[in-house]
Amino acid sequence: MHCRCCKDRAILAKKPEKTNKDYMAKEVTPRAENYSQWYNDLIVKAELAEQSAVRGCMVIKPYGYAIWEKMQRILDDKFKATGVQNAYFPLFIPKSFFSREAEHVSGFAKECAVVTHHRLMNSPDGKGVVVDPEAKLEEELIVRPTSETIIWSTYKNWINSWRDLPIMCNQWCNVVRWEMRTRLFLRTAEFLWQEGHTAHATAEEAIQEAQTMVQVYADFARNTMALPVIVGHKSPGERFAGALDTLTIEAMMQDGKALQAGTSHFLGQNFAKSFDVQYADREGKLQYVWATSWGVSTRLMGALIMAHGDDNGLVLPPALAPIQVVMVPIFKTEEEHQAILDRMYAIKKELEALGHSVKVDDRDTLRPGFKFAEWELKGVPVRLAMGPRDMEAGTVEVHRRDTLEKQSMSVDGLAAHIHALMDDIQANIYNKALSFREANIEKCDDWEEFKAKIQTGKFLLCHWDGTVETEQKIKDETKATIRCIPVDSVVCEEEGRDIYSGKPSHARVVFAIAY
RNA sequence: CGGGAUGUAGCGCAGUUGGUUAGCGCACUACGUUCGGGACGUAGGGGUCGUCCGUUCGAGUCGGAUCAUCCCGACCA
Repeated sequence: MHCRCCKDRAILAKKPEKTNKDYMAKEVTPRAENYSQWYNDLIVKAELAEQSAVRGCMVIKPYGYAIWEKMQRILDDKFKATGVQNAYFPLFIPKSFFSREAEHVSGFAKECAVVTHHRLMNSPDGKGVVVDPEAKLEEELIVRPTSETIIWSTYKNWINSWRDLPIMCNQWCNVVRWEMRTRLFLRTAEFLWQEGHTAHATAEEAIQEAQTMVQVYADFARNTMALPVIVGHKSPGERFAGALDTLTIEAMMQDGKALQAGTSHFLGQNFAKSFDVQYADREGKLQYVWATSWGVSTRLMGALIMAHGDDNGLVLPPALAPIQVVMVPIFKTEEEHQAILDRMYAIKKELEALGHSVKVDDRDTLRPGFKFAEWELKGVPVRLAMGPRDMEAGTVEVHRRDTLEKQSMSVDGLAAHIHALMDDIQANIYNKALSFREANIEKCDDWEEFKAKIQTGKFLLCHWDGTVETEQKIKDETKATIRCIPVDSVVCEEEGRDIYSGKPSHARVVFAIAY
């Protein structure tokens, strides 16, 4: 798909025909007519990531990785505050481990990368290398698609007594799922994530842990990513393979589709029984432990892009922006440049003292207009521009990325103003996403209306009879799935009749087309 | 694995019924003029036309095979 008239695949806003005065805050929603292309284009142009030579895999570039690192750091602190510790388990899992938990197998045993040999040799025909047929493994190793099995086989050795519980470990790692169709950040063959795995003495404690973690995710999404999410339970049909209950945070993207941004599972005793993990309780009786697992991935990067980006590029909430303030000097001569830079470095120091990350764009090979466009593309929340006129007047031009508004203001008191502006931008980005969601979520009680509306990118709150059959039929007919049975944000417990089957229902659930 | 499409410079693309030395835009290099919203001029560098086989006096162009990639399904955070 490319545009024949402009010979360019780019769909992000082009250099405007007329510049300067025509530039102003404008309607900033991604081009709905080709959201996917907008998304891919943005990722490449903002230098977040690119397709790798390996099919379905992704290269995360330094700028994109800096955002991911910031996410990691903030999440990691939250985990540790709940008593979780970090650990690391092997990449390779013996094939037999997968045979132990029946449901888990059916959910995960497919689409995995398998290691069958352990050595290469020079090709007999002298061209390159081939797999040494002599080096076949006794038992194949699976590249982890998730680590439940290897972790539970390890926990068995760690747990003997009630005194050993709870065990709460998290690992930051990569996992591999050999997906047929991939999309940058949203679904790649290999992705980065964190997975927490906990073992508890009682079901209540494990259920509590699963709830605590989904709230950690919700808090992170809302307050750090500025992403309004709905917390809820997955329907049995959408649950994680092997879980008794799956809690999720669901976000709405700007095309109205849903994105599952994080999950927390109550695994019951399934894994404990499969891997024979028992402890002696206070009476000395052997009991199986209760388990949870929870994770978020680089998919959060996709959510960030799709929820906030606009036609000018990425929009980063200040809490996640690797660069929060960029300063662009406008100059003609080298003396001017130096004088402006001196003043900018002074401001930079002030802002850094307030805890902000600041970049002075002192490249003398690029024109200011190019830099403006580039930093907007990269989503830097605030831009300060300063030229000869400002030098004379003691002012600076302050531009905010979320609204594209700019205003001239005095250098005096600038740092304090920027400091406050950060919170303002963070809140504004959240509120904008929230009002978008509110504008695109509604109750629906008519099946024909459902079929029409669900395709236009809406979250529909509908009654559901609680059966897998109905859920599946709706999915087959419309591609829509139950995103969650909400526990906050949009809870509506009321009597009604199932949208499809007409059977009685006690509460509405969230239906949407999902990524 | 089913259905559709595409492989020509780092990227995006032209290339007519087969015909001489394969082009264009962006990017890149050098110099100059510019610099308050994606600059412009001049001069340069860069290609076994995915691969193999065939048809032909002659193949980027026609035929076959093969490999790879992308899109639509099945699978999925």
